[in-house]
Amino acid sequence: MVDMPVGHRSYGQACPVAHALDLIGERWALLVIRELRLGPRRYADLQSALPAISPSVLAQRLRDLELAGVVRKRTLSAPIRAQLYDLTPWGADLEAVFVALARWGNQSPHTPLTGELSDDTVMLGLRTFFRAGPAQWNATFQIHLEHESYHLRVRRGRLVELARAEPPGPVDAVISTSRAVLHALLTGALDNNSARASRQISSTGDSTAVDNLLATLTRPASPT
Amino acid sequence: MVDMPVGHRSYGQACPVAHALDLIGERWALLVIRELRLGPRRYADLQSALPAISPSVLAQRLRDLELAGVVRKRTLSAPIRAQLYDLTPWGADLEAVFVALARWGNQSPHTPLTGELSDDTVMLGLRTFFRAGPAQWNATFQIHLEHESYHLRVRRGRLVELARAEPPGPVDAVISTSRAVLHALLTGALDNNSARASRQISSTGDSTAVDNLLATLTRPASPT
DNA sequence: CCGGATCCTTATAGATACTG
DNA sequence: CAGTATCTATAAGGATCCGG
Repeated sequence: MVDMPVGHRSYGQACPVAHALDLIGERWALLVIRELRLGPRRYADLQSALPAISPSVLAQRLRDLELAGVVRKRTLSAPIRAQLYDLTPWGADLEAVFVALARWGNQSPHTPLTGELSDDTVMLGLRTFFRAGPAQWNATFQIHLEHESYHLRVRRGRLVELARAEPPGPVDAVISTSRAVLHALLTGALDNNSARASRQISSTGDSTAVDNLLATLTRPASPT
Repeated sequence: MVDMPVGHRSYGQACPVAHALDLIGERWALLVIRELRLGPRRYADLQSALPAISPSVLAQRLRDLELAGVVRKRTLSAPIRAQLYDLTPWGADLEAVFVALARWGNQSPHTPLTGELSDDTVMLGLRTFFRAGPAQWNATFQIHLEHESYHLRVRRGRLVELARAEPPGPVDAVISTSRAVLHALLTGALDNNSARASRQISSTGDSTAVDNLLATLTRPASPT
């Protein structure tokens, strides 16, 4: 096993769970990684997404996660010269852990959840709770929320991409709505027909594709 | 949302992942829960399974997890009068999180893992990496390792129960082996034919059932 | 500005001893 | 056996500062 950075506590067990927690179990670590699930971010982006983390802890976590091989730091070439953090392929494999944690957290008896709710959180809810559709369904979307825009790609009924980005090419439909409305759809507090009827969701492009997408989101239970 | 215990830090985000980490994200919490995955334990059992945890931290975690609704504390009636900790149904739902974490940890570039390796860890590896067999396969087993005995039940090709226990009734086969041998089988360092040939695994009862079980364990990759 | 480093204070974890 | 009490060592939280 590769040595841990000095000064790092390890659980000292030859158990894959303990090992995983040695790498990503410290306070804030998984939330930093979570911020990178929808695409690369800069240091300042992470700070504003996680206002309660202190700069020293954020810097420490990024260093540790980079050393662990979960996060990668890139410096964009001139004239941009910005530093970006993103997930390594192995870091992106934490997706299954996030899905399991989110589904479990959603079953919590301590609901409803309170606190900050960001555009990213709602979109990640969409990713976590997206249900596969018919195998012949292929579509691309752009979704605009208040502060961010996202690109979705559905292939064979499955959500194969969801990232913070302007679409690389033409999309089948562009959807504009608010964080609150999308959140209400995901939690089941609102159904897609009434949302569209009351013009809380607007779209341009292939409206059948939009209907299909909204249909996979409406749920019986109540995620967040 | 139900109030957190006073003095408890919360991430303060309305995100199911952040909420889950508020409840089970503190140091040692998931490892304490892990020790309960194979059945109830007493305080002293937990201490010896996690020798590096201090008594005050263990007591604190048990209190917090009980308050969170993940762990339950029971006092056995007279004349036993022992106190047992076990998982609530919702706590047991963390199974999916453990499986995801264990699979991720196993793909770590920092392997091979070093440190303590307990009977429980190896048996949990069996649970994590058990591959479903034919739907008509039903069987029960008892497995003896060095220090513990376990009860397994396979129904319709799936592992529906694996707990630290003497079997409640007759089993199809009783298997005796060592932690090291079972671990080697799971990691692929040893194959079941040579293990049985060299008598590192012995069994009584239905030997076809034993063959079927060992066949699901032998793997191409290398878990721990 | 952005990307941190530094300093100081507070909260938690770790170690050891001890008690109902 | 099942913890609590006490003390020390680290890590996190918060404010400020600094170099590119």
